[in-house]
Order: sequence, then C-alpha cells, then structure tokens
Amino acid sequence: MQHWFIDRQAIALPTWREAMPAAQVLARARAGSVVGAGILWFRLRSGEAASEVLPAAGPAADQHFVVLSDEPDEDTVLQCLTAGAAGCCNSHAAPEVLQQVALVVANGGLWVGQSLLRRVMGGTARIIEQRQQARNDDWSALLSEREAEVARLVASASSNKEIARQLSISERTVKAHLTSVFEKLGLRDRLQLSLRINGLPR
Amino acid sequence: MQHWFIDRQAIALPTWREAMPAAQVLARARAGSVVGAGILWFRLRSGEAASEVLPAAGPAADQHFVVLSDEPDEDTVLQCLTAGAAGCCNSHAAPEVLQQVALVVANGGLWVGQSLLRRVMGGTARIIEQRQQARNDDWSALLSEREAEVARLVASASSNKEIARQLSISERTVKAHLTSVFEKLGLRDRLQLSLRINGLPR
DNA sequence: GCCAGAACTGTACTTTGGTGCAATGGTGTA
DNA sequence: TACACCATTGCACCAAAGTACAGTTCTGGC
Repeated sequence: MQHWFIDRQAIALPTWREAMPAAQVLARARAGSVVGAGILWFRLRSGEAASEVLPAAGPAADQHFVVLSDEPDEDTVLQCLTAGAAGCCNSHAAPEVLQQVALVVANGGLWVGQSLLRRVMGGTARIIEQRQQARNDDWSALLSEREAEVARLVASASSNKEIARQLSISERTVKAHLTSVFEKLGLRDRLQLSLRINGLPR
Repeated sequence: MQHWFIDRQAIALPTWREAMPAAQVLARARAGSVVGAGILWFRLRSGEAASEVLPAAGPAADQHFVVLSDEPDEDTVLQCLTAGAAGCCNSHAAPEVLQQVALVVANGGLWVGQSLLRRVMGGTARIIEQRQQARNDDWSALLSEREAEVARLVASASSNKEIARQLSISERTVKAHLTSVFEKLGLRDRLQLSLRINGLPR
C-alpha cells in the first residue's frame, strides 16, 4: 500500500516518516497531478477547513483519504468525514497509531479518535435515552388534567399571572397546581419542568 | 496478547479459531475464576442483553472486553459500550476483521462496526448541525463570552446560586450577566432564555 | 353515607429572580 | 490619553415563585 503525505509545503513530520518510510511527500499544489492509488494523508493546519484541503471529487476507488489535523475536535472530524475522508487523527499522533489508522482505513474501515468516539457514542446514548424518556410522555400520565394544562403553559414560558388569566382561575390556584406538579415529577422549579416537557436540552 | 472466548457453551466458531489459534474457549460459568489478562471475547446470542453477559465489574486493568453479537444493531452496540466493552462486532465476522478488532482494542481503542459508525456519525453530524443552527440563532453572537456561559447554564436549569458556585463568582454577578443577556436578546426571564437557547416549539 | 381525589381559593411567609445605582479594575482602540 | 466594553461586586428594593396551613365544593366509587 502506497502512502502519500500531502501538505501545503511538502513537509513531513518525523513521526510520519517513521510510520511509513516509503511514503511520498507532496505539496498540495502538485498533488492533483501526481498522486496515484493508496492512502492519501492530508495535513489540516490550524484554521484550515477540511473542505479547502480535501479534493472536492473525493477519493478514487483505489484511494482512501485520511486527515491529519493540528487541532482535531468533534466538528473537524465530522467535516472530514463529510468531505470524504475515512479518518481523522492528530497530526502528532505516534507512529504506531498512524500505522493502525492505515490498517483500518486500508480495509475499508473508518477511523475516529477514541476520545471523540467515546464522546459521540456517549452523546448518542444520552440522546436515545432522552428520546425514550420523551416518548414515554410519562410526565402527563402522572398528572391530573388541570395540572398538565398548567404545566404545558409553564413550559411555554408563561408567568403564573398569565396562566391564571388564561385559565380564569386565581394565581394562587396556579401555584397550587404547580406545587403538586413539582412534587409528582420530582422537580424543583418551572425551568426544570420546561426542560422535562420540551424534551431535554438536546 | 492472550485471547479468551467466552460463550454459554464453550463453543468457538471456526472463524474465531482461525483468527486466534492460541485462544482459550470457556463457558460463562467457569470464566469468572479462570480468565486472566488479555482480550475477553463475549458471545452475545440472540435475545441476550449485554448486561447479562458482561461481568458487572467491568474489565480489569489488563483486560479488554469485546462483544461478538449474533444480532449487532445500534442499541446493542451502545449497550455493550455502556457495559464496559471496548468493541462490538458480528459474531460471524471474518478472521481478518477479528484480528483488526483485537489490534485496535489492545491498543486502547474502541471498535464499532463501520456501518454503525457511519450511521452514528451521520446522526451526530445532523444533530450538531441542528445544534449549531439553533445556536447560530445568533444568540451567542450577541453575547460576551461570560454572558453566553451563564446563559447556557441557565438553559440547563441551574439556579443563580449554583451558577455562581460553578463559575466561582458572586450571585450578584450572575444576575448582572443575566440582566445584560435579557436586555440584549429582548427576553423577559430565564424561562424564555431557556426556550430561546434550547430551541423553541416543535 | 363515607371517603378519596380533584379543583379551587385565601392568608401569610420564605426564597429566588431581576433591577437600579454605584463603584473598581482590566483590555483594547481611536 | 480618553473612551468603550467587559467582568466583577455591594446594597437596596420590588416582583415573582414557591411553600405551609387551612378551608370549600364537587364527583365517583365502595
């Protein structure tokens, strides 16, 4: 498997050379006309966007793109993947890691750093949980008709006074319903109620 | 690196043997007292939950868990990761794939099948986009760094006192920031702020 | 008929949220 | 240097939210 390191200035880090001694190093300007089959490692310097660096056409059938990012964060990695890369890791990763990335990518896999992966998977897990919780809609099940009505209004940022006017009841009654709602759902205040009803943050 | 295949009946698939000829095969009942350092491959049969199969204690410092699932889907993989596994792949994966999984996991990585990864990352990308769009809603653009920070905490239902403690500032300062936030965004109180940040109706 | 639960309300109280006024210190820019 | 903006805080004040205790009315089920 041939490796191509493609950077603005045709400079390869020592770790890259150590990982793939037989690799070719190219400046971006020349890369288009020279590069053949194999793994193309694109260096993404600070402030650069993946879309500027990766060829818009995407990888050929016999090529794989990998991004070596100076500042790999969640957004960067996603941009890289969207732009056709099969992986994204830190520019200064150890040679062993680079080799591992190469192995995975060469076999048609995707590579994202484990910290990112953990975060992403964790996030997904949280999202799924929340979605299930939201779907359960259990909040309204626990409440009486009137309580749920008040709760809904609170969740849309109405004040007690407004709710009272709207339902033609006293402000005191609104408070009574709310106290009951908080107690039943184990919440502290109207803001928590709002999050519970509107489906948590994100 | 020692490999241990752990199944209900101490049966290993031919592909497993091919991938790791030196592996030990154990029945679940005996595994607890026998297994040592290395990679522990747990077979998850149809209908079984990851939590039933994986030791609740999680992997020891010199161990890694991998789940071989008969029916790997998104939920299963997430359950496995939550339960302490470093990877999850199809029970009937090719030997080369198993070896690759072993390599990644042995080096402290996480492994999830690429189809799942693509899906998860795709979903995450969508979510992040939405989040950015919602965030772009320019609310944060209008605010100073500190104001945005306070706003975010408010949006997650923290009280002023909690925010003050968390940011190591006085409650009065929190209030000051909030007053400024309300003014800049044209809002009345923290509940409206929460809705603005978390994305209104739906 | 009795009881449970809901809806409703009042008085009184504590806590939290939000504003006005005033002040200090830092940073950056015309 | 002067000016603008930000971060910080204190004191005082008012409004809103939430709780405690107490009470009425109505409805449906045992």
